[in-house]
Amino acid sequence: MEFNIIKKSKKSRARLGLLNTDHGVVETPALVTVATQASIKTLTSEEAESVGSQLLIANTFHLHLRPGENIVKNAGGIHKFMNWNRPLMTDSGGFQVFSLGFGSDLNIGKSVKKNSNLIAMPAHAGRVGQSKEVIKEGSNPKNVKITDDGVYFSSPIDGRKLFIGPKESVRIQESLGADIIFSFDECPPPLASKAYIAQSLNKTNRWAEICIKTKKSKQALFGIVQGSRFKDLREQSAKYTNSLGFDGFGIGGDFGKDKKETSDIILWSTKYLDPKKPRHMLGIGHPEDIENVIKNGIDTFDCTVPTHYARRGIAFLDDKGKRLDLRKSKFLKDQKPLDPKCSCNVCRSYRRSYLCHLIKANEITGMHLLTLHNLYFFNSYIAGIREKIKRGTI
RNA sequence: GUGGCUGUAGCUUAGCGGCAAAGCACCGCUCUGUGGCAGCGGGGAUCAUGGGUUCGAAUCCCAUCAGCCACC
Repeated sequence: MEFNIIKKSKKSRARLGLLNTDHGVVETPALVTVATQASIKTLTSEEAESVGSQLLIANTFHLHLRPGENIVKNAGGIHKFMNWNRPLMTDSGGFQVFSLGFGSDLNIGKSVKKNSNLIAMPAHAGRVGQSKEVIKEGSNPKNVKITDDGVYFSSPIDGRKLFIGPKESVRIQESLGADIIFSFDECPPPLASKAYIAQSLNKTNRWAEICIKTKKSKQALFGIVQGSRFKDLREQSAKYTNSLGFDGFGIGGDFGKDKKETSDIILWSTKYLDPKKPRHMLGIGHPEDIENVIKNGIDTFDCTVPTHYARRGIAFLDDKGKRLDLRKSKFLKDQKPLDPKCSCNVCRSYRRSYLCHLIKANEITGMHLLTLHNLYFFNSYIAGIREKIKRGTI
C-alpha cells in the first residue's frame, strides 16, 4: 500500500489523497462501505461498485466465527471469495468484543449522547455515582473476559469457548487477505473511568507491538489510537502508536457527544501522527458529521449508517439531517420520486409510494433499493467534498 | 328444523362475580468499527344485542342475532 497526498487544504486540515493498493486506488477522503460478513447486506459486490463504493471493510470476528478464515483462504482470499476486486480492509474484532461485553451489559453504543439517561441507570459493571464513570478499572463485562493477553468469550452462534488476542487477530486477518488490516485493540465503553481507559490503553499499546511482530504478510497494518475523551490519553496513545511504524492509523473509541468534542478528539488523536500516513476513523458518520471529520484531517471512515438505516426504511436526502422514513404510511400516497434531486437509478425509477409499501411489507427489495440509494448518496456527497477540496473551498 | 360450541381493541386471543389485559397491527421516538435484530413511549373496547339476577356482571340466567360443528 502507498498513500499519496495530492493536496492539503489551506482553509482546514482536510487533505485530498490517493490510496494505492494491490487491488486498485481509492480517492480520499472516502467512506468505507461496511461488509461485515463479507457481504454488503442486500447488495452484490458489483452493485456496491456501481453506486460508487471504492473500499469495503469486513470483520475478523464475524468471519472467524463463520465461515472460519480457512474457508476464505481456501477460496483464494476474501477478494475472490466475495468477488470484490477492489480495495478492502478488515477490522480486527476488538470492537465486536466490546459489543459482546459492556456494550450488551449496558445496552450502549460507543458514544453517549447528550440526552442519555444512562447516568441515572443502575449499572451491572460498577458503582453508580454522580459522575458519568460507571465502569471502573478492574471490572469485567459478564459475557467476556478481557485479560492482558486477549479476550475469552463464547461464540454467540454456537456457544463454543473462544479466544482472540493480537496474534490470533493478525493471523486471521492474514488468512482473510484484505489489503489493509487493523491492530487488535480494546474499545473501552464511553462510561469508563479515566483509570480504566488508561489501563485499557496500556493493553492496546502492548497488543499493537505484538500485532506488528506477528504480521508476516505484505498487507498494510493500521494501529489504533484510543484514549476516549481525555486529551492527555489521546495524545499519549497517538505518540506511542506513531512510534511503532504502522502503515497508517485508525482512530477508535468514544468520539464525544457533539461536533466540538469530536473535533477536539480528532485533533488530539492526530496531532502526533505522521502526517504522510493515512488516517481512518472507525465507525462514523451520519451525513451531518462527515464534512467536519474530513475538515479535521480524516482520510477514510467507515459507517453502518447508509446500509443499516436503509434496512430500517430510512433514505438520506441531504447532509443537514433531511431524511425520509419510508415506514411512515403517509408515503403510500406520495407519487414523488424517492429524492427528486437525486440522479441514482432508484430515484429515477421508483416512487415513494412503492418504496413505502415494500418497506412496510418487509420486502427485501425495499431494503435493497434504499441501500443502493443511500450508498449512492453518501458516495456522491463525499465525491462532492473531494471536489471542494480540489477547488479550495473547504 | 333440533342440539352443541363460540361472539372481548383493526386482527388473534387471555380474563370466567370485584380497577378490561397481552401479542400482532397502527402512531411517535431511540439504535455511528451492522442481526434484516432490538428497545422505549402512545392512541385505541357500549366485552354481539336486549332484558334479568346481584351491593357489584365481560363473567351467572333468559331471549334475540351472527358464525362454526354435529344430527335429522
